[in-house]
Amino acid sequence: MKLEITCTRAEANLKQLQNCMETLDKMEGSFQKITKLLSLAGNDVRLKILFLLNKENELCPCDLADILKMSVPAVSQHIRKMKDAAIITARRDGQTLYYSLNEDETDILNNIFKSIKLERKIA
Amino acid sequence: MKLEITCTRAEANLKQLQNCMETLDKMEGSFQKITKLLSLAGNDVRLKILFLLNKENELCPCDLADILKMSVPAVSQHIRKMKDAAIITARRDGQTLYYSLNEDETDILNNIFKSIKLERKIA
DNA sequence: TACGTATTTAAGCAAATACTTAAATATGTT
DNA sequence: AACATATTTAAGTATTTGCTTAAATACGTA
Repeated sequence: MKLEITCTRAEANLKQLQNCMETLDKMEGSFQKITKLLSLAGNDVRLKILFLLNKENELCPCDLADILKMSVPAVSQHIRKMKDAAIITARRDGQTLYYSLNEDETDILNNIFKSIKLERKIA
Repeated sequence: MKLEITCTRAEANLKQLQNCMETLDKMEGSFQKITKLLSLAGNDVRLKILFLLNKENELCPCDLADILKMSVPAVSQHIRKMKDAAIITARRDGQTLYYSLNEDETDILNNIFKSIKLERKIA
């Protein structure tokens, strides 16, 4: 790995920079995965959907549209992104699709939910 | 709070929907704050910057540009967003600005960093 | 089969994002 | 003061995002 240094100040620590680059390089995969999750959760509508699914266990797009006061297609398109990222999964009952959180993905999310509730208490 | 129901299926639980709406309403402030944090962290470059600041304690824009192989203005603009959101703060030493994580904001972030490292171990 | 409901998908568009390059600030050195 | 370095800011642009409306699927029922 070749360092292209633009920082010429005396204190610049090349070893440190090199070490950081190597660390990031090794962790590239983890960053991609976590960035994806956070970028999905980092949207007001989607964070609320995730929070609601955690709270109610499962909900259909129609319910979510009512609760969030949004159009069904708008909700559906948010759902699609999270389904594509395997954060949520669907169960069909007749015409209705019930969505719920994918258990594999709830570690970070649970911490986020905790923080939301904690924030509420503080505020 | 008036319910506008689009969901007409028999199983729809009005009490449940109403309850969800009220909960979201009460927590609006918390959602805004957490969404802001997550939307900032939900970007590959910014998540890496946050991770590096956590790892190295403080770094200057120039170092970050070298490590991330990006232009200095590009890094600076990411920094600005996080500074505006009070996630990071600056300390000046001569011409150099050293940025570090704002301690008030590290709860969720620390969990995220933990998850990144955990992900690395699993992968 | 025809119709109604639940949901998704597609097309179009306005707003937000993230970069680039160039110019402006701030600080330090000669 | 003149110049160099570190950083920010501004302007321009291509891409992405998140909605809207309309059309397509999927399932259930008369």
